[in-house]
Amino acid sequence: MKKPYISKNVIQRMPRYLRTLTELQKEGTNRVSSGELGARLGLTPSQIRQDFSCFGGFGQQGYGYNVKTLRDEIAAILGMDRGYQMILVGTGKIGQSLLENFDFESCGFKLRAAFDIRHDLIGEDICGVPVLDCSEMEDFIRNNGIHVAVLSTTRGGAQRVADALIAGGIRAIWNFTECELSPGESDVIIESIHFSESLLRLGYHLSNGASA
Amino acid sequence: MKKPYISKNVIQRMPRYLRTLTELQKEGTNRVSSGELGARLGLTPSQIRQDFSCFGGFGQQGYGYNVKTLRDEIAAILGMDRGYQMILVGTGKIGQSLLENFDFESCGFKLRAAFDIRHDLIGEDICGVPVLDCSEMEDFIRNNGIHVAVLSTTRGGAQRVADALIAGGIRAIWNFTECELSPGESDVIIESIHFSESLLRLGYHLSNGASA
DNA sequence: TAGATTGTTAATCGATTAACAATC
DNA sequence: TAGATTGTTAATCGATTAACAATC
Repeated sequence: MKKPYISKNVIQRMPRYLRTLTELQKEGTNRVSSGELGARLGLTPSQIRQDFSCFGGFGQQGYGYNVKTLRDEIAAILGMDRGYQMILVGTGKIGQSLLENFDFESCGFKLRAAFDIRHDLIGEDICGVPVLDCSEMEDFIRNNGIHVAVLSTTRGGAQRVADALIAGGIRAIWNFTECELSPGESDVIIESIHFSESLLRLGYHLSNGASA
Repeated sequence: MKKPYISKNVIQRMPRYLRTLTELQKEGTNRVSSGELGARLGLTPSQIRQDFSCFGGFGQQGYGYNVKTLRDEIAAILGMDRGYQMILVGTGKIGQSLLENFDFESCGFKLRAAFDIRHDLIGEDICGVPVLDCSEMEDFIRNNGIHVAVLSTTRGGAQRVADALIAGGIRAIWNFTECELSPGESDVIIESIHFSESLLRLGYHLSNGASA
């Protein structure tokens, strides 16, 4: 009911606001102004007020923003309070790294199971997450109301796995493969982390920077 | 000599152009128009021509673009032909995953060594890359003309390691830690991959999407 | 109350799209 | 030549910044 279209740039900034507010909260700060927040993030106070007003505005004139309230509002906008259920597909190095190091909980996601085709891993637990056989994947999604799949398989069958996830009724894919996944006819949400694009941008800045 | 300021959005799109052109090349296509390229990438032909004209324009009227020529030009813009030298710091799961799966070569980077503090790994080779002791890091950067460091340590000492890298004279850091690194007084280039920001964006789309 | 700071409207700036002459 | 498609200029659109009345 609150969507008069939010621009990509605003959405891009929301997680950064969240991070900063979480920091402020840890530091014990109760109150923050758009000016202070802007200084921390390298943004103008105007932009910050504009961004927040997209969602209705969370501040108080003459005072600023209550750190906790603002953080909670942004967390809600990002869906962190919805308890989204996740699975992870592909327990290679990158998958294991996520299982061991990434704090899904603090993003509000619940990782329920991992899937692989390698029989030596199936049946094991990695950091409390059971590794199951890929053949059970579609049923697991359906039976457990899974919303999101982390796709961390090797390049090879990425689209094929994605198709199976979509067939199982997944609503979003967090894609760590270098493949450009296609949603096909579905309206699945695909959020990709493309390592090579990031590295090539770095290369651009290195080649064309101030001292280049 | 070719920098009348290129916008962030254009730089963001360059690696995607490269990827598509590489695909076209593999498919054996010699020629492509801005219209065809646009259709593949979901961009308007106008935008593509504008983007390329930032760098001088690489096409030919009535014909379009030669796939190989265009790809090579973009590769050069992204610095892929410069043979940038790299090290990787932190050979945990994410570091190992990069060593084993990421194709540094195809991005034009040369990975020379990895560093860790864990003595059981030091002296080993991972995929042909020697693992050295962190204490040798600064000297190694200086003695081998290293341009870029992949930072894949655990959260804890990330900024401290970054400071050491900067002290050693590194020119760019590819940051995989969740930390917001500070360049301090240096003009080091920092390109970060923040997993949680990506996942939270996914959460936003899931909570506010069409069917939400 | 006086001071501070919001939310919002208006102004500016930049990026995308459209149009078209140039030309292969 | 006629058709196609570029590079570029102009028009539009959207995002950021500035300004300010509202108000805590």
